[in-house]
Amino acid sequence: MDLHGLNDKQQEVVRTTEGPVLVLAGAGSGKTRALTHRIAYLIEEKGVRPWNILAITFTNKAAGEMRERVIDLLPSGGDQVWVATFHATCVRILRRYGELLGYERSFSIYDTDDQKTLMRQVMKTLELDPKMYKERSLLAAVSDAKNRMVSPEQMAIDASGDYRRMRYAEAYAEYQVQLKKNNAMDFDDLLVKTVELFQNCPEVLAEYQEKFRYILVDEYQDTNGVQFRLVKLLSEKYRNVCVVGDDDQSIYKFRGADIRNILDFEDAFPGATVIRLEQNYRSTGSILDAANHVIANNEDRKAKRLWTENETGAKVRMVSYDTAQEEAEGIVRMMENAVSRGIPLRECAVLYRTNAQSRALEERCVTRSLPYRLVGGVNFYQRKEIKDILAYLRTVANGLDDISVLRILNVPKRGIGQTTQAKVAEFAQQEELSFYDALCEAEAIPGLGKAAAKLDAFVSLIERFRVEAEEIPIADVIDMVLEESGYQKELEETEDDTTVQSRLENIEELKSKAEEYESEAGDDADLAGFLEDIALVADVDRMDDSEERLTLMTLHSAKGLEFTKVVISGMEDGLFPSFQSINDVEHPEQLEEERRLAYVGITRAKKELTLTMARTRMVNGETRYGAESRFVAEIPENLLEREDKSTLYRPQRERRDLYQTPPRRASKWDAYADYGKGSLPYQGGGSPFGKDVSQLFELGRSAKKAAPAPAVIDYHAGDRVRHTKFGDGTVLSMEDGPHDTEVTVEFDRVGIKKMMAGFAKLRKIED
DNA sequence: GGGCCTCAAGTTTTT
DNA sequence: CTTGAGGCCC
Repeated sequence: MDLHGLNDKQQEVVRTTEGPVLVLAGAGSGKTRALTHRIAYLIEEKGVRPWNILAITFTNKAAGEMRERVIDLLPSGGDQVWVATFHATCVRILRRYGELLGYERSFSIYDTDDQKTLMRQVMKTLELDPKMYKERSLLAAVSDAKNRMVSPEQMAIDASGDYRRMRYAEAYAEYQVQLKKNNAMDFDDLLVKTVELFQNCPEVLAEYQEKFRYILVDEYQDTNGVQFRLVKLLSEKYRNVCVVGDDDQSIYKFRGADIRNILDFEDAFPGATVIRLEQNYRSTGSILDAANHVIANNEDRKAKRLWTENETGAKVRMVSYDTAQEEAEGIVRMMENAVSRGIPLRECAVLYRTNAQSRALEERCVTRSLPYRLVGGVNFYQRKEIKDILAYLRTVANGLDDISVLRILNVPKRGIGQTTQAKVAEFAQQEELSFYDALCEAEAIPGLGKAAAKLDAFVSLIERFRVEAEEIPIADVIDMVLEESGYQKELEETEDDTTVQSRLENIEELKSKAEEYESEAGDDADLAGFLEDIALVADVDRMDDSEERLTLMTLHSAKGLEFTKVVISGMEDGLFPSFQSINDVEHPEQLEEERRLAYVGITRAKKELTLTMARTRMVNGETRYGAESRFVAEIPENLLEREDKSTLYRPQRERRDLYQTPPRRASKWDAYADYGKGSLPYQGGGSPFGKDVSQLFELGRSAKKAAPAPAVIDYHAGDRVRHTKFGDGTVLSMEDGPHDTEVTVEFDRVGIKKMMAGFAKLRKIED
C-alpha cells in the first residue's frame, strides 16, 4: 500500500493498527486522509475483513465521504466497512435486537419537537405548573441524565429529598414510561438503550465485539458519556480502538459532549499510543497564526503547536458596519469580488453564530441574485405540512406512536375535538391500551355518541394505508394520504394560494426524498427505514457542494469543512461570544467553548478570512448595540487589516457612564445591565447589546447637551455638507424619527448614505 | 366543536 | 418581528 503521500506522523497513524491509539489531530492536519488510509491498510496489508471494521463519524456527510475515499483506495470491499454516525449505528443495532428490551422493530425516533410535546403531556399527568417547571429545562435535565447514564431512579435518590429535584426525577421517569408506551426513543435513548442492550444481553455484546475488531472514532472530542461507554464496551475484547480528535475543536458541550473523554483517554485505555498531527495543510500562515493566538487564551487544553509550510498569505480582514443589513450587503459584495478574482463560489462560505443571522444574508443574496445554499436553520422536516405527513406515515408504521396519532387525528378536521380525545385517552388508560388501540374499539368507549363513527372512519383510513404501504412505494403512500385523508383538500380551502403552493411543493420534495431513499436502500427499503433516515440525517449531510453556490451556515455546522474564502459575520460581544457565555460567571468554561468555536471558524479558511461586525442589530424586534467581539482583540494587530465602514457613534471608555443609567422600562435584558462592571477581563466599550438602541441615542443626545459644543443641525435638504469619513455631499432629504433626525446624503465619493443626524457629525459647508 | 383573537415568549449551537 | 398557545365566543 502506497503511503508516500503521507507525512511521518500520518504514516504512524496508519501503521499502528493494534491496541488503543489516540490521535491528536489539529485543524487541517489531514486526519481524514490518515484515517482512510488506515482503513485501507488494515484491509489490504493486514488482511482484516472489511466488515470487521467500524468507523464512527460525527455526521452522515462525513460518513459518506469517508466511505467514498476508502472505496477509492481499495480494489474491492471498501463498501463493506461499517461507516456511520453513533446514532445510525445504534439504530441499526436496535432495529435488530431492540425487541430484547421490549421495543417493537418499528419504533419511532422522536425529534426535539416530539420530545416537547411528550414532555408537555408528562407535565399534565404530573400536574407540574408550567410557570415553575419549563419543559425546556426538564428535557435538558433528562438529556443530561441520559448522557451520564443516570436512571430516573438514581436521579430520585440523588435528589435526596430536594422537592424540586424529586419532581424532575418524576418527570424523567414518567417521560421514559410514555416514550416506551409510544414505542419511541429520543436521540439520547438510541445510545442509552444500546448500552442497556449490551449490558443486559452479553451474547449480543459478544457478537458485536467479535464483529467490530477494529474501531475508529472520528471527532472524539465531541463524544459524550454514553458514547464513551459504547466505545469502551465494543472495544473491550480486541482493544483495537483508534480515536481521533482535537480538544481545541470541542464545541458540543451543550449537548453533553465531555472533553475529558479525550483528555483522559490514556487513563481509560492503558497503554495507548498517542500520535500528534500538528502540520496544517489547509490554511495560510496568517490564518493559522490568528487561530493559534485566539485559542492560546484557553486555559484548559492539551498544549500543541500547529504549524504550516504554506505561504503567509493575505492578512485577516476585520470590517465593521452600522447594521446587519449593511454587513450582509458588504459580505455579498465581497463574495462577488472573490468570484471576479477567480475563486469559485462553492469555495466561499459565510459562517455565523446563530441561525437568525442567516436571514439578512439570504435577503441580500436574493436581491443581488447571488446563488446560495443555506445549511440548517428552519429545518425542512419541521415544517407543518411535512410534520403532518410524517405523522401519518409514523402512525402507519408504528401504531403505538400516540404523539403522531394525536397530531393527525383531527387534521384535516374530522369533527374529533378535545372532548372526544379526552374520553378516548381516559378509556385507553383504564384499559391499558395505546391511544390508537383504544380508537379501534370506539364502540366500547362510553359517552362518545356520534363521535364513535368518526373514530371508526379514521381507523379504517389508517388501516387502509397500512395494507397499501406494504405494497406500493412510499411516495404513492404519501399521495394516498394527501387525497384520501382530505388533507390536500383542506389545505387548498383554508390557506391562500401562495402558501398552498409552497406547502405542496414541500410535500413533493418529501416524495422525491422517499424515492431517493427507496432507490438507495433497494430491497431493504421500508417505511420505518425511511422515517429513520429522516430523523438521523442532518442538514449538512444533504449539502450538495458541487453546485456553484455561496454556503451560509452556523459555525457549528461548519465543523469538518473547509473553504477557500471564509467570512465570519456578527463578530460582536454578546452575539459571539454569546451573552450566556459572557455572563455566566459560575461557568467560565462556557467562554472557552465559544473560543473553540471561533477557532473552528477561523481554521475553516484556506486562503482568505474576513471577520465582520454590525454595530447595531435587530434581535426579536429590538435594535441592539454591540461592541467588537473580544476574540478579534485576541488576534495580534499585525495580522489584521481593519476597515471601518460604519458611521455610528462608537463607545469609548470614558463614556461608560452612558450605559449604566437604568433602563427606562423593564425588560428581560435587565439581567445584563450590570454587565461590564464586574471583574470580567473585558472592561472596554461598555455594555454590548442589551439596550434598546433608541435609548442609546437618547443618552447620546443628553451627553451632547452637556458637552461644550453640541451638534447643531443647521443644514437642510439641498445643502452641501461635510462628513469626517465620507467627505463632501449633498443632503437629499431629512426625516424626523422618534429620537433623532435621519439624514440622507449623496456623497460625491461614496454615494448615498442614510445616517442619524445626532451622530453623523455633519457640518454645513458653503460651495 | 371550531374559529378567531389576543398575548406572551423566543434563539445559541444539533445528532 | 414572528410564532405558538390559550381564552373566549359563536
